[in-house]
Parts: sequence; structure tokens; C-alpha cells
Amino acid sequence: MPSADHTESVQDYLKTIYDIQREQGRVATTVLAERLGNSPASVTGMVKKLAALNLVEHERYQGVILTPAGEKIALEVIRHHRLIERYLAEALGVPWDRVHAEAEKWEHVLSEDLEDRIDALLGYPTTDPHGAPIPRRDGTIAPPYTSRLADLATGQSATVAEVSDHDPAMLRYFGELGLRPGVDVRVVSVAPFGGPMTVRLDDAEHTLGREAAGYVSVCDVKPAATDAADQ
Amino acid sequence: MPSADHTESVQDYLKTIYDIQREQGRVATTVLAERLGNSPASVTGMVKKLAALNLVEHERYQGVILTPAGEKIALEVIRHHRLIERYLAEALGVPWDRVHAEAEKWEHVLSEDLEDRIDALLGYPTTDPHGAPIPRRDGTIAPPYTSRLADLATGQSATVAEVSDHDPAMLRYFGELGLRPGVDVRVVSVAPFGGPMTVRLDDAEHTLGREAAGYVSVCDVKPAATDAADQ
DNA sequence: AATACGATTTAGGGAAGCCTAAACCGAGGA
DNA sequence: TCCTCGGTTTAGGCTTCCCTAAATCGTATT
Repeated sequence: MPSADHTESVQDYLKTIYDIQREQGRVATTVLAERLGNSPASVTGMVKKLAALNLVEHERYQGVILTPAGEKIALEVIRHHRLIERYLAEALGVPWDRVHAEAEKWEHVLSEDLEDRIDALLGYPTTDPHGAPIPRRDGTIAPPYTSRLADLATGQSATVAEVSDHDPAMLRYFGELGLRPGVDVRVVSVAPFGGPMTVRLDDAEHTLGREAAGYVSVCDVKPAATDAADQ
Repeated sequence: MPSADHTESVQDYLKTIYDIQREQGRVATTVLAERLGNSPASVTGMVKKLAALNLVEHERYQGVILTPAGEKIALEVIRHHRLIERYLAEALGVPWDRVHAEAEKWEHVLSEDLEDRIDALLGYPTTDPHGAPIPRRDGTIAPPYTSRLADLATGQSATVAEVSDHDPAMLRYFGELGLRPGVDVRVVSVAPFGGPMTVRLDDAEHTLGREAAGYVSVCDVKPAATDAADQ
């Protein structure tokens, strides 16, 4: 039962609404407009169409939320997007700061058949190159990570789970540092009042701004070791 | 010096005009309309736009021809298309009767960077899975084949060079027969008045209609052997 | 409680591309 | 030569999605 296929534009709106909803709960017209590169007025117009299609609920002056139908489509599009990103990185060697832009264009024209082939060829991956979870075919998705590198205290260590892919320059920077999903980090020191933090990665220490660290999600957080030999 | 990128629609028009021009010289509005699935009236409108962009020459009631600029773009699009077809078949195992439809959608969103990666990964192929030549990056292309299987006489043999990809059903049929580019054929017999011909392929004989045989281009045509032991 | 300001929506338009219906050309047969 | 008929173009319209400018709403502040 494939959902009726909507236009590219509708898909982009739903995908973006989904993202913002994850981050902020409420999806304001202005935010959506900025993220899509459209004027707020245009967004209002499109949102009305989405509401007419029962893909979002729209309360005037209050922003939108996805309906279950809208969320389903959003997840399908995101699945395409992340699977393509993974494929580009793994099979075609595209650097991870460029896969996003490329996937953005491809996601709308990927057939289900090809998606399945790519999925199988990659061995049914569960995350994209930035660590973001790939929605499953049944429309479910792993819950978002709850901890960020910026929140860790001195002495704590963790595993990098996901880095934000919104800014290619930031991705290149993280790449140079070796800050990739799966890598272990230990917080060496944290400057107070939102100052920079120093972390140890692959036996090298790096200092990075707290803001940048906010773009890194971590998992498996371990408390500051009182002893050097923990499990 | 990349050409200004035109819309998907413009690209499709130019590509199709190029194809028809190869086959028929003159490109009539009606033919173009039918091939694109648009009404003749719409095609006239678009043709006027193409002429205004100096991509085609249009003489009223006389059809169109590509200008050098138009041909350049057409060849770029065709290069994308055929490279993708090859990639889909070779790297992703898509059956050859489906690569066309898939490539049709992907060709418009392929970046130059990705094209280069695919090209290199495939080892700079010169033909697509149907045997059609892939235009080179410099805008040149191998000349079309001149002989068709349907034109061969009894006893002649040749190598299959290219099969038409216009009809997926026909492609599946050819595939079942083993009639693929690179395979040798020998004409066993030919019925008169455009009747079917029998050919030998891979040590098996098959009978196929003359019309179908018209969709198969051949090269390396050898005359009817007077002796069984030729080189 | 009044107001100001930012967020949001309405109003009015425009560019692409497509359509149908109707007018128009030109080449071959009467 | 005239006329017919198919191929082609014009006329007028529609849809989708975008825009700017001008209302309008909600709310934080006074």
C-alpha cells in the first residue's frame, strides 16, 4: 500500500516539518520558511494545501504538526534520503560533507525497487554517514539521542553517535578532527560559562567551542572514572 | 565552462529532438509531441522557447533542428542517461528492461562530480547496456551503426551492436533469446516479403519477425560463407 | 488594560508547462 | 487550378508554486 505520491515540494515540506518538530515540538511558519528558503507567505499557502490533504494539522497563527499520514510520508522521504547518503558515501566515496546536497536531489526520484537493491547491497544499514537513524521500511525509526557532547562534564567519556549535517563546513571540521559516529570521546576539561571544551579523540586532544559540541550527539555516556580500569 | 543548466523539461525536449534527428533528419512537431507524451500545441509552445534560447532552429510548419548549443546540451543529458543506465545494470543489478525508466528520472539530478565518480568506477565505459554509445565528456559521440539485423541475407553473420531500448517488452524478449550486444548472430534463413527470419545465437536457433529484427543493429558483418571454415 | 512589534495570513500577481478548441498552412488529388 | 485534409500554430485557460505588499493576530511590556 504505497502512499499516493505527492509532488517534490510536498515531500520537502513534510520532511522539513518532521525535522523541526523533532527539534522544537511546534513548527512555526517562519522557521519552516527559513529552512526551506521560501517566503513565510508562500509557506502559509502551502501549509493550507497540506492541511487540506490531511497531512498536517494547522491552527491559524499557531504553526503545524504532522498527522500520522504526513509523518508516514515524511519518514519515507527521510528513509530515501539517508539510505542514499549512506550509499553515496560507502559505494561511491562521496565525502560526507557533500552527500547531503546530492541526496537532496536524488531522494525524490528513487524507485522502491532501487531502494530495496541499495538497502540490500549495503547490508540493511541502520544509520546514515552522520549517524542519524534510517527509518525502517515499516515506518518506524529509532528514538533520537538524548545526550550531547556539549552537556558532558570533565572526565566523562562517551561514544559519538551522530553529528549534525546542517552545515557542510562544520562537517569538514569534524571530519578533520576525527569526530565521527562510533568514535570514543573523553572530556578532558570544560571551560565555564559556555566556553570551549577539550576532548580526547584517538589519542589526540582537541579544543572545540561549546556551540560546535552542541551539534554532536553521544551515547554510552560513562561517568567520570574514579579509577582508570572500568569495564 | 558548464552550460547554463536548463529545466528538466528543456533537457527532455533537447534529448528527444536529438534522438529523432538521428533517426529521421527532420523533427516534426507531431513526432516530438508523441514521443514526449505532450499535445502538439504544447510542443509548439516549448519549441518557440527553445528557439528563443538559441537551442534549436525553428522554421514555421517545417519542424526543428538542434543548434550546436542545443546539441551540446542534448549530448550532456544523453551522457548522463547512458552512464546511469550502465551503472544501474552493472553496479546495482537492475534488469536491462528497467534501467531506462530509472535513468530517465536520475539523469536530471546527477552532479558532474558524481558523474565522474561513476564513470571512473565503471572504468570509463563507451556504451550503455543496450549497446548505444555513451557521449564523451568533450561532447563527441561514436557514429551510429549502419547495419540492421533485418537487412542481413541468409548465410551472413555479424555481431550484435545495439538493441533499441524503446520498448521494455521487446527488451525482455531479446534478453530471453540471448540477443545482447557483443553476441554473434548468423542468419539461417529469411522468409520473403518481410516475413520472419531465423537466426543462430549461442548454438540455438530462433525465429523472429522482421520488424523486431529492425530494432537490432549489427556490426562486423561477414558475407555468406562459401566454406564452413572462415576466420 | 493598552500598545507595539514580530509572527502570520490575505491579496494580488507572475513564471512554467501543460491542455483543448479553433484557425491556419501547404502539398497532393480531383 | 482548386480544394481537401493532415500537420501546425494561435488563442485562451488551468495548475502549481513562488513572490511582494498590505492586513491582521498574539503577546510581552508597560
